[in-house]
Amino acid sequence: MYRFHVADDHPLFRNALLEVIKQHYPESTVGESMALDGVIRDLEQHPETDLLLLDLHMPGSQDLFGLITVREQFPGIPVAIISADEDVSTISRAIGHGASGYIPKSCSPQLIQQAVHAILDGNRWVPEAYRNSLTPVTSEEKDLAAKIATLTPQQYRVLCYLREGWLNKQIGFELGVTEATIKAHITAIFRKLGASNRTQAVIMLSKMSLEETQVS
Amino acid sequence: MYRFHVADDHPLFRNALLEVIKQHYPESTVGESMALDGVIRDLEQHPETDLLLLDLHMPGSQDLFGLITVREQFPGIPVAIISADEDVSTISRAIGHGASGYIPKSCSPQLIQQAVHAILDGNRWVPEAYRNSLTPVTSEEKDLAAKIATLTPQQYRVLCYLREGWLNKQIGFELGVTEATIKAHITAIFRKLGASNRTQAVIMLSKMSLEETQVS
DNA sequence: GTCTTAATGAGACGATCGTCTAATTGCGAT
DNA sequence: ATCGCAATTAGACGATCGTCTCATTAAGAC
Repeated sequence: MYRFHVADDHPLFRNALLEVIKQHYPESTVGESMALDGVIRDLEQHPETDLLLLDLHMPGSQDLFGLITVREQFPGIPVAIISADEDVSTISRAIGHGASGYIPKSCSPQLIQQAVHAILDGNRWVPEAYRNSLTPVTSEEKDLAAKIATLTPQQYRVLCYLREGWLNKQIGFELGVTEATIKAHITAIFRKLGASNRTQAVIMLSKMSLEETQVS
Repeated sequence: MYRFHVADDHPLFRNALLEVIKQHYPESTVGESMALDGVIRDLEQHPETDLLLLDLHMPGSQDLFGLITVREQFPGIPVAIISADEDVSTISRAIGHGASGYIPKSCSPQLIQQAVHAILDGNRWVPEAYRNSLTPVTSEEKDLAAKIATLTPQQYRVLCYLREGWLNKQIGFELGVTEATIKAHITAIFRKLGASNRTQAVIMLSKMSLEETQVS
């Protein structure tokens, strides 16, 4: 009756998640993927998906970037973040960026099932221990997230390589297009983000990473 | 009888620290500064300094970079980190990079005095609550710290602006030298860090920031 | 006094960057 | 069918980058 999508680049854990789902929702259908591109493609073909279980760290989706783009393109599909990270700040920010739940990988199958059930019911779910300690995300961060959300899929892909310090020529080769195309995307990205060169873009984005928010 | 140096760009807090010291060590002498350059200059003139109280965040010394350079240039002088940050990871890493103590700004004057006394006695001091939960710093981080430690003072200064996304021309203007000189420094910095361009250097250094260490 | 190193700077060189103009293709929406 | 938009590419242009060679100055070490 339900449709799920499980996105995790760790096969072992992905299968474990599938087990939990199949056991409690035997008639459900489940899409799988191990990179963000696959998630997007599957959700486009199945907009009726009831829940996306998304790993925080997978190809094309470091930190909160994957969550942000998915939420932008499919605002109607609930997203439960799956991650080994368990600190308050990461959980708070995932929720702050629109996740319907946050399930640490350390959770028992029973607990995972409870979480999935709660989210399918339209509730939000985070581990008991964090329920009263979530903090709101900063306005600069929301701002940056909004800018990232305006990027087109291909621009987002280029941005990922940019963040890794790749040259335009290398990115073009990797994506199978010419350097001229990458340049065009890069110019568009800088305009949207408000950066004047790649170094500043990288610096902006590094503040979006899952680091402790600094207090002077 | 003792000599201290207090480095904090917040005048109010710097004075409060001075008060504590003057009260408990009336005959001591104390140097002050509000930027890393001042610290270096003062310590060069007073190598007999018994304790440096160093704020984590001040001009020319974001994150752990100031601690690293001071420890490299003056390995004999104990350093107590003063900071508003209170998470385990930051404290662990400060200690891991050679700090003799970590004093949160939330500490009472009494506690600060205790910490100072303990460190002057040759002990290490961190708040009670963290005493059993410190974690070692990663080897990559030690590696990077070692590379940063080989930078000359001027190269380090250039690196600070590099990290902010400045152009060579701008850095030269700021430091009062020509762009050619900055280029020379930049080339030397890249060689020492093992980076092939400024973007990669920034990426390397952003991993040195005080963020949560990611677990996949 | 010699040697080393940090710091400075010029000039030249090729690579890379970022912008601009202009054009083509294809897809989805009105 | 037309409009807008994403994606693609080329060509040209000036700015910036990073390296290299060469040279000078000043400070510290032995």
